[in-house]
Formats: sequence, C-alpha cells, structure tokens
Amino acid sequence: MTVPIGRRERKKAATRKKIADTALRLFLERGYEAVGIRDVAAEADVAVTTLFSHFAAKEALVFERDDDFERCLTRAVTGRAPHEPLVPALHREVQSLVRHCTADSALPVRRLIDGSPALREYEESMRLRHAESLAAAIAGDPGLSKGTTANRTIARFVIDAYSLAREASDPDAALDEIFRMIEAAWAVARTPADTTGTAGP
Amino acid sequence: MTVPIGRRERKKAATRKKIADTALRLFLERGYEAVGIRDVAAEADVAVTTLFSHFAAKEALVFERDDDFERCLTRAVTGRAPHEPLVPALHREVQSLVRHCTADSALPVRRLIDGSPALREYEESMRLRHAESLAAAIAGDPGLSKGTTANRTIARFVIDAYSLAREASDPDAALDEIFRMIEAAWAVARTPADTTGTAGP
DNA sequence: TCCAAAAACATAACCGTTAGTGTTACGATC
DNA sequence: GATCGTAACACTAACGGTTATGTTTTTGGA
Repeated sequence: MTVPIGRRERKKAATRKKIADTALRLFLERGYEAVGIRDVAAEADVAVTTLFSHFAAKEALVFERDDDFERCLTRAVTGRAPHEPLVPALHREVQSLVRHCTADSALPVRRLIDGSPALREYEESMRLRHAESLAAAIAGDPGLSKGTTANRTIARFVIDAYSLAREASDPDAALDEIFRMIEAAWAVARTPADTTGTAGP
Repeated sequence: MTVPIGRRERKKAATRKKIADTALRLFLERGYEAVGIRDVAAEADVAVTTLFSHFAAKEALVFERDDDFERCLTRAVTGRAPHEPLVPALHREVQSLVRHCTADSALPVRRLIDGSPALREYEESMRLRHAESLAAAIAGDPGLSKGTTANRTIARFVIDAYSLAREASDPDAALDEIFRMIEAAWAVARTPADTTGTAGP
C-alpha cells in the first residue's frame, strides 16, 4: 500500500542505472563520440533495444538527472513562501543550480558535454522545455498574473541566466548582474488587462 | 574586377539552388520525415555526396536563407544612425523579421518546421549562434560599452523576443511588450568599471 | 497453477552522414 | 591554344544512431 515497490520495478530501475553508469564511465574514459551505442549495450550486458527502451537517445545517457533541474525550478516558484516575490526566489534557485554544476565534482561531465556539439545542442533543447514548464508554473501562481507573454518571457530569461552564468568567468557575479536585468524586466511587464501604452491620465 | 563570376561559380550556385528547391518542394509535397536524403539527391539529379558538400545537414536544406537573419541583426547594430539608441533599433529590426516570417507566403514552410521536432531543434540551435554574433556586434560598438555579460544577455533576450513573438497570437503586441522588458533590462545593465552594487554617493 | 502484461532479447533493417577513390570541367598560366 | 592544378561532382561502401519485428523470459496477480 505505502510504497510497494515490487521486484519488477526494482529490476527495471537497476537495469536503467546500470546502463547509465556504464555509459558515463565509458564516455569519460574514451570520449563521447568514440563510444558507440553498441559498445555501451555490450558493456552493460543488455540488448541495444533494451537500452533504447530506457533512454530516448544517446545524448540522454548523459543527462540522467535532468528532470531534477526542471523540478527545482518549478518548485522554486510553486513552493516559495507566501507573498515572497518571484524573481529573488528564482535568483536563489538558479544560483544554487549554477553552483552545483560549476562545482569541481561536476567538472569532468561538464567537459564531456562542452566537448561534444551533439551534447551541447541536446542540452539547449532541453532548456527550452524547461522554460516552458517554468512559464507554466508562473502562470499557475494566482499571486502574480502578468499575462502569458510576460510569463513566457521571464521564464526564457531565467533559463538564459543559467546558461550564461555557467559560461562566465565569474558565475556568481554574472548571475547577479543578469538577475538585476531580469528584475527590471519583470517590473515593467504589464498585466493582462493593461492594454494601454505607457501613458497615464 | 567588378564581379567576375565565372561559369564555375555560376554552375555551383545553380546546383545548390536546384538541390534546395527540389528538397523544399519534396518536403512540402510529402512531409519532411517522409523524404529521404537519397530521394532529394535522386530528384535533383546529384550524388548524395554532392548534396552534402553543399549542405551540412538535412535540416539545412530548409534554412537556406538563414545567414540573412544573422546579417540583418548585426547590421541593425553596426549600421544604425550615429547616437541612435541600441534597443529601439533592434526592436525595429526584429519586428521586420517577425513580420517577414509570419507572412502568409511563409506559412507553408513554417508549418513544415513546426511539424518536425528535428527542424525545430535545428532552428533553435541556429538562434544561439545568432545570439553570439549579435553579442559580438554589440561588443564591437564603441558607443555602448556595458560589459561582456550585459552584451551577451541582451543578445539572448533579443533572440528570445523573436522566437516568442513568432509563436504569440498577436506577434506585434507581444513584441512590443517584450521589448519594453528588454529596454528596462538594458537600462540597468552595468558598465564594465561599475563593480559596485546599486548605491550612489 | 496458469495467464496477461511487462521487460528484455536478437536480428535486421532504415536513414543521415562520411570516407575513400576516382572522374570531369573549368580557369589560369605559359 | 595546350597544359596543369584544382574545384566540383560522382560512385561505392561503410559507420553509427535508431526503429521495426517478432520471440523469449520474468513477474504479479487471478
């Protein structure tokens, strides 16, 4: 009843993990492009079709923990203290995410990704999906209603902040600056009913 | 001296055009994924290798005129009137680009792109490159020096504006709103020397 | 115990892309 | 105008990611 995880799901998870671990190890050892899907499958002792039943593409083998990213972001919106303003909450969360991925322990994987165009491209297209769900989370917050365009725009800007800060020489400083810009942008985003220009009576 | 285009270059351009035209026609007729590279090559009466010597990838067959996009953007920066502020110039240019691609004549191609994940992904990764060269153009302007981070950030925001406005139900209105946000963001971006916070004397 | 669903499997193919290896047509040079 | 280097093109064959097809094994529950 509680969490009756049966043998079946446990085995499935184990297989998935074994594939991911094996793949990452091989990629780090020999380089991403130098390792074929068939190599990974053989080393993990599974069939190629099994591998693809767990992972949608070769690139996905590297981004195992990536729904985490999405969850962290949306939770920063939906789970923040009542009346806490949106942008600072996102700032904190993105800061934590950037620090997490610029940490020394994550360096080998980062180098792996940066070294392969295919992986970089894949990552960017993931970010777009993340931006969409972030926009949805913002849209779902009754406290702040600024209109669809404003929500989606801010969501994109936040994702940009993550990706730009990561590449900067001083990620923390860059992130501060970008979020100052985002704060200003959010401040002037208009509410749905406000269809007038900038003029007042 | 002037533009001595020889037969060779003319033939090359003709081959390229024939391939692109054939590809687009087939894609529109049967759908992008339903047409293989070998189909295009056969119909254009060239070898597969020839096709790939003109186009880096299958997706590139659809985005023939895409350096235009990049050129328009950078020219909007480098070629604007002296002392004309940056953001409005970019606004005008992006507006023109959005209108161009939401025009009725471009609709079939847009549907083609939106209908294929591969094409959407390819387009987005192009946009990233465009953002980089836009950032470079901004960085190259002696009139405005706000620092690398600010430049790259604004460049990304502008690209976002294009991509978000295109998908909006009212592209013009959405673009106006987004550029109001960008204007605000640009206004608070700090100059390279300015390492202080928000405080004044 | 037996059944239906789920998971893993094996094989073979499809498709984009590239390497290797010529062959032709052009433009420049003498 | 004959020669020569080279850019463009062609053909074959392969490589690597991905998918279709159909089969066998494992598992949870009736």
